[in-house]
Amino acid sequence: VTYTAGQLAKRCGLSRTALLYYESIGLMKAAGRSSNNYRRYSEKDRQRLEQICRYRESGLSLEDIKGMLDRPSTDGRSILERRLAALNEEIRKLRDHQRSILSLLRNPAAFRKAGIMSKDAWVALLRNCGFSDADMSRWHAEFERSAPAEHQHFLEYLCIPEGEIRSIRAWSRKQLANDTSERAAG
Amino acid sequence: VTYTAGQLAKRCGLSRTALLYYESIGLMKAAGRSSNNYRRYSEKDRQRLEQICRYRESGLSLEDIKGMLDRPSTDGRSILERRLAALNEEIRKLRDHQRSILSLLRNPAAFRKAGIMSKDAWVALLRNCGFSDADMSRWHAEFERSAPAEHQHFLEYLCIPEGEIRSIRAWSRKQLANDTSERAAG
DNA sequence: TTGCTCCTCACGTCACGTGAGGTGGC
DNA sequence: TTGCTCCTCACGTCACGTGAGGTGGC
Repeated sequence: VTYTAGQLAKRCGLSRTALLYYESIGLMKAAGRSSNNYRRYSEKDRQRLEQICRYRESGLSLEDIKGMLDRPSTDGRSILERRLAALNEEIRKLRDHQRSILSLLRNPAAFRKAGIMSKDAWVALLRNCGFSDADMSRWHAEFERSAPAEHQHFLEYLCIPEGEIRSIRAWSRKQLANDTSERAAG
Repeated sequence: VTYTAGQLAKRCGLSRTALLYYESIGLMKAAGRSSNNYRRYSEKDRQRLEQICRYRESGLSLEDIKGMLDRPSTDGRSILERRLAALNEEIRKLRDHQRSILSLLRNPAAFRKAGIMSKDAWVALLRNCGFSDADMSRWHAEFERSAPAEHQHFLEYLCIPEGEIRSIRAWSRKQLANDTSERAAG
């Protein structure tokens, strides 16, 4: 079985122009041409394109994908991990943008509209479930102890400003120390 | 007081080329030129540029910013709210990319490296704090009742697949119904 | 003279989308 | 003939960054 450019693109869920663009940068190449100069893609070409699409779903650059497919020596794992870290950074920036917009709007109704969890809403939620202040402080301390980076991440998720995050985390670490010394004393 | 292009750019924390680019698209205009053809920016120009920078921190397009500054009739609030919604969509896409990478890596160690909170890590954290299964289910039910959109958001934050999120939320709603009828019966 | 800033084009970026202008098979 | 796909350029996108080539004041 062979495919024309349009057929293959459709099967893999991308546009014909995207496929031609991949050819222009040397990422895809049709197995051959038919007599009327139409590109003819083979089954092997289709498999390569599907692999490309899988990588694209991770938001990898076409340059990186080219490297992973054409040079078996490249360390795919480290490329993926770098991309993962970059994604975290991008998400952090977008959250900063959200925070900035919210401060421009200064409108509590905007929170609901955006589907963003605010600190106050979060605390109210826990309180409604019957969690006491002591429960919450224990929870912060445990979070900080077992997964400090994720604790930071979570506080950012709640759109809490940098300075307040720092003081919350410092306070959490102190709680933990108190807890430990009390246990030792008791 | 007046500024040259370089001086004004530095004061506002952007590059000279960025400032010149703003001029090329009609967003900024120097108050005048000095005898040697250098741009001369006034205090008013500086205020406008600072306003531009404030909007830029929200990730608004220069086109939108131009509209907000030059046409007082434009509804700034709705532009900001649209941007807020778009940011949520972008973040969702980036999270999809992360999920895709994680499935490629299939490596639990990658979670820690990336600073991502996984479902399992989250549950373990709560359990370490002494929260029981009953506490957690009550919490899900309450979350779903009081803020369904934010509940969805939070589950996405934990990088849980779409299908599982749906079933968790459906289950949460059922819990709530049971709770209510039990109270009515008791 | 060396270093600094300033000026004006013009081209590159990334992953395509969108014509323009033309061909080929049903 | 109408509609469809295919072909090959070439230009546009967004917010700049990076030279190239030249000027002006200390």
